[in-house]
Amino acid sequence: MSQRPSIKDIARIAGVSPSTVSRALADSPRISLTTRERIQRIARDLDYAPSLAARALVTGASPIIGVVAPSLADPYIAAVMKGLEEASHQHGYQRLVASTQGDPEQELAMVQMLSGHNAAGLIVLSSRAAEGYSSLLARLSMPVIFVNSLHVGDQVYNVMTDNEYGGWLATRHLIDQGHVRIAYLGGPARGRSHAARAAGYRRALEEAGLPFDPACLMPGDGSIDAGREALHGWLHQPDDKRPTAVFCYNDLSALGLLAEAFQQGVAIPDDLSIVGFDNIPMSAISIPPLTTVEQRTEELGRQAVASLLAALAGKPVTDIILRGELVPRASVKRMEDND
Amino acid sequence: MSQRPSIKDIARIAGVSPSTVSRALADSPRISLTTRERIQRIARDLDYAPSLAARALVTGASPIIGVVAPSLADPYIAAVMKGLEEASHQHGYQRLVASTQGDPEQELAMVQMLSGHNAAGLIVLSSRAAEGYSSLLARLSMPVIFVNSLHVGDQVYNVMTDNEYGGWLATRHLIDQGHVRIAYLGGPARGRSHAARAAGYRRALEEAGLPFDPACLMPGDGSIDAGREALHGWLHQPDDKRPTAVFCYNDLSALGLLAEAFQQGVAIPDDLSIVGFDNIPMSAISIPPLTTVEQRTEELGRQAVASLLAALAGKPVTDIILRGELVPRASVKRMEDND
DNA sequence: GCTCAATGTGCAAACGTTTGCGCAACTTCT
DNA sequence: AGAAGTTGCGCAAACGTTTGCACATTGAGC
Repeated sequence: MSQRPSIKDIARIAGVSPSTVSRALADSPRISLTTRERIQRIARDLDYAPSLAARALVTGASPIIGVVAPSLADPYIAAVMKGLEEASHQHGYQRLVASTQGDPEQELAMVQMLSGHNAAGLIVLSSRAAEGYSSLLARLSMPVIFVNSLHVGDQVYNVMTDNEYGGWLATRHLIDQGHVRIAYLGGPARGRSHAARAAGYRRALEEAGLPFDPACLMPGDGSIDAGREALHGWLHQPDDKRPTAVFCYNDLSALGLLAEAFQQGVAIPDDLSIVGFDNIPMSAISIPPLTTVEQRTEELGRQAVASLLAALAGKPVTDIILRGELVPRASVKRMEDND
Repeated sequence: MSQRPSIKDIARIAGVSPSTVSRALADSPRISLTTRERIQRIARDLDYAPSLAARALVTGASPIIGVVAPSLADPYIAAVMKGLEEASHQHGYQRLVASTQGDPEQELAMVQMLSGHNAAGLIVLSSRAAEGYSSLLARLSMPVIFVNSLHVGDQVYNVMTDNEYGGWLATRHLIDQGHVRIAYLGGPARGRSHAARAAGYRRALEEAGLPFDPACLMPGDGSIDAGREALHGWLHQPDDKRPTAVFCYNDLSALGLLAEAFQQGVAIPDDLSIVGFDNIPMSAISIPPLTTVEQRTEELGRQAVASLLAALAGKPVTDIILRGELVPRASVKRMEDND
């Protein structure tokens, strides 16, 4: 009994053919109730678990959603995963999760391998690989949902946060509070989200008739450390040029900036106002609590699954763009001395 | 061309038999170099990706490590995942990750389904299901590694943090700093880690000849909110009974406690000293930075893979217990007024 | 020229399922 | 009693691989 029991073992014990067992376990009405129950009973007794590999082979599909993410250690990804998890589990799908360490080549390889598992469909988070994708995707005979990237093609759909709007919202909020010199602390250089948030930032400035100064663009990568370094960059600017507020690519770097400010004796928000992006749990309990733009991350995950399921069912699927709200907290100061 | 190319398609094009193709792609020396290269070229041109389902079926095993975790949204799990990811990828294994929402029944179901995929082995994080497991495990013909749980059986191994030691370390540190009335803010009620940390806490008290007062045991579940609530519990205690320090089950709840303390005007560490557990990235940037017991989470993940691989290779495997160090930061005050 | 070994390739079985079709046995109707 | 339908089940093929074995070709050694 070291081997896992197969459908044949059950058949032998029950004195029927393997096909009957298969049908009985699938609750086919073509098998009499008595035989069905007898077979199911035996299966339970044997702790029978079907070979999903064999099933996938013959049916040509398996109830697996392939998920490709740059990393699993990122709280933002984790939140999306949570939504993915719930929604997919609810519909009887499992997830095969592969992480790519942000390497575009690995991303392609993982997509290949997931297709080798006869996955029903793919969900790709924050794709980094743009080149060579479309030709690969075209050959994939399964729907692919990109979350917070933007790809086009047959059977390719997108679910994303409206990052441009979010960037606009954050900046607009700072402007409303009377700030005129506003910096943007950036994210991963090649990331689309970063570019979009920066674009929203610039649009808000423009609409308010505020000048855009490249010196107000601080480099970053979305990490805590990037936030810490950004503070030093800020400190090194001449007093009269120093922004009174900074919009950060994400909460993580905003929190880093916050922490370093405290250590360096910079008062938040009195000396510097901060707005983050994502609304991760931690941002609610920082000191002071962080004003941020909510990103409906779990919803992103749920929607990705919904879109995938719709595509699988042959229903029309449209790209989905989610907008988050501004979450005002205490890291932004109202400037009274404004004209 | 809508169908994925199979080994037969390649065979037809190359004018050889499927078996030759199979061997050629596996770089078998039994196929001449010229044919081998020709076939591999065709395979590349066709974007051929082998059916892993078929391969799994015939070889009876697939390069998949099944991973079962209560959730993917938890930073602690995320960190373990990171170690898992690195190590498994390095050895050519993929991961099939299933999350159970902490539900023991789902945990059993997921283990069943992973075994249905012919996974090479299983890694189970923070198992919640104890009952009925052993009989299931016994039938599983694959090694299982439990991370931070404790199970025994054939082909069953453990990798864990020395939680008892960690709890002792944290409490001992507080005692060394002159605290005599020390509380413990607990974790998930049925969790083994919680029990072990609590045990370490009591041992440290005992060794120091300090009395143990059940009133110093605060209920919790490891969440941020549990930390917030704990502060109110602390505030409601009579002045002379109020602990001067609290050791928290994890950083998350410690940070919640910290945040609430700030809001309620309780000075940390002057009014209350705090020690956490885990050393998550955030604890380095809280205000004040959190003293905590490091948990070598990534190492936990790496070791789990290492143990699994060893078991698969038939090498002897012993349980692994990892000890973390105390990370002293600013959330603990030295009591000068001690006797 | 014959045997023998080495080299390169193909045949066919097997893995555990699912499923279209066929075939008995029994029931019901005429 | 025969035809027709219904019910319950088995046969066998198929899915895409891997792999033990056999086979054909070639070259070398005697």
